Amino acid sequence: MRLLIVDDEKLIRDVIKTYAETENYETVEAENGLEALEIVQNQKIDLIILDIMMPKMDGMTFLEEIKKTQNIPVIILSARNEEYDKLRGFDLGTDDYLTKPFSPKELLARIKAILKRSGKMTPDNYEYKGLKIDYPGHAVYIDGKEIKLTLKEYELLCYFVTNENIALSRNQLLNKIWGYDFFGDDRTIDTHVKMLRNNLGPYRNLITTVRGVGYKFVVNENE
Amino acid sequence: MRLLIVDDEKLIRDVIKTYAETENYETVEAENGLEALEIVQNQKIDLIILDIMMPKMDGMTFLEEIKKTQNIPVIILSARNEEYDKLRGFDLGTDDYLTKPFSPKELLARIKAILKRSGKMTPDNYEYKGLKIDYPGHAVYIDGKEIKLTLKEYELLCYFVTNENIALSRNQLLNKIWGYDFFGDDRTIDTHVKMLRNNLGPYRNLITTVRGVGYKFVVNENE
DNA sequence: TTTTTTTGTGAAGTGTTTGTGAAAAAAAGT
DNA sequence: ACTTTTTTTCACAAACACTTCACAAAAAAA
Repeated sequence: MRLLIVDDEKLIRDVIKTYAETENYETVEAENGLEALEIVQNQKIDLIILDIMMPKMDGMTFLEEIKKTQNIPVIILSARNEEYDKLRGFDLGTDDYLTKPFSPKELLARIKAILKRSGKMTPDNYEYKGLKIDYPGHAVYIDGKEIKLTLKEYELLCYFVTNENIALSRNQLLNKIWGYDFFGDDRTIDTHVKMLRNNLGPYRNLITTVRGVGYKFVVNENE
Repeated sequence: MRLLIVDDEKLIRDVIKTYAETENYETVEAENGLEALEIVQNQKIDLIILDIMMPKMDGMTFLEEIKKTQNIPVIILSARNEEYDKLRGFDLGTDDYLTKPFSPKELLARIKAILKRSGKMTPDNYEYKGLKIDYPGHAVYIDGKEIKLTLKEYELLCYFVTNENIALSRNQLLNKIWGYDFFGDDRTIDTHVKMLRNNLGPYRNLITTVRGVGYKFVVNENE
């Protein structure tokens, strides 16, 4: 769960970051709208905490840009005396706002609420037939018995599971799991898929290969 | 274990009651805040499941009343579109909330989690097999014999046992035990884990390493 | 069928992470 | 001030994970 914190004051960013980390959210920071825009376009961000008043590109402009292409929930921070006209056209359904000064606890409550509402709250485990993933424990079980996966295998499985029945290209997998700064070979994935399949034993065929594209985690919706 | 269910809709109370009873929780019901208040004052209640929107005395008012004198954990139920302002002042540490409609399974999971969490906040000792922690006494016993731990080792152990079966990253451990203002080396943890393991003797393998992440305190749930 | 492309896989090489003993630094006790 | 204990850092070995490569197998194209 990655939060993007956009505020020109480092102090505020730090406070938010600190509290967010107690809840195990990853955080990314940006000082202004331009910086934020670049981050949003290149990274997977689940929620944005946005100060309206900022230099370079202000929050509202940034917001308009973002909403054109993506649907990331936003929590808007604004000073108490700010013009509320500016808050016009901001989507109360997915977004929320908070006036400064705010209590960190309240912010956390909002974050939780929004993530839950947008269905992005990671449930703490996944289960399909005898395959079970315990996210907090970083553990995977097959028919009740734990199987040892390496980090990459685990991450791969998690990503597959959260994208059931969707064909994932090697590039996509590389970007999401290895990071956009990985410049290695595509085929590395094949090897990891091989290992993962081996470790999945009876469930190895849940991972199907999509020729010319990549792989797909297939589960039978009915029953 | 007694749960108080506060909701004006009998149907919802019944559903919750039914599910709660499958887990062998006793249940008490109240239709509104006033009724609930009386029950709380006269009976031992371990957890309250509270609908925010109710006639007579609404959930928030009731909550404020309760929190003045008692520290019973609360799970708050609220409709999806309710104003989040109302959630102000609700204690993220002990409480939780859920938006309607919710799955009974999820509610049960929350109940379990909260009871476990709050059950751990009060008791003054921890015990698993022959490993015992006496919190007030800052002492740890193995098979009845005290083992001497340094402060950091003790804190580390405490943090591990309050997070059983959860993989803890080095950063998390650093933040929680050393504090956010520690800018030293990650690997310091490794050394402390090493020493803690040594001191735990026969229980040294309760601390497993989660490669690429950190460490995990593993206990067998069953038995 | 033959050729080409793509994927599966074993194995080797490379790099990273962790365990550990010991030294250095810091804190506490005397 | 000196000793003792605790905490942190460091260095190196060992274990493990990751990547690459080469070739086999399979699928698609010609």
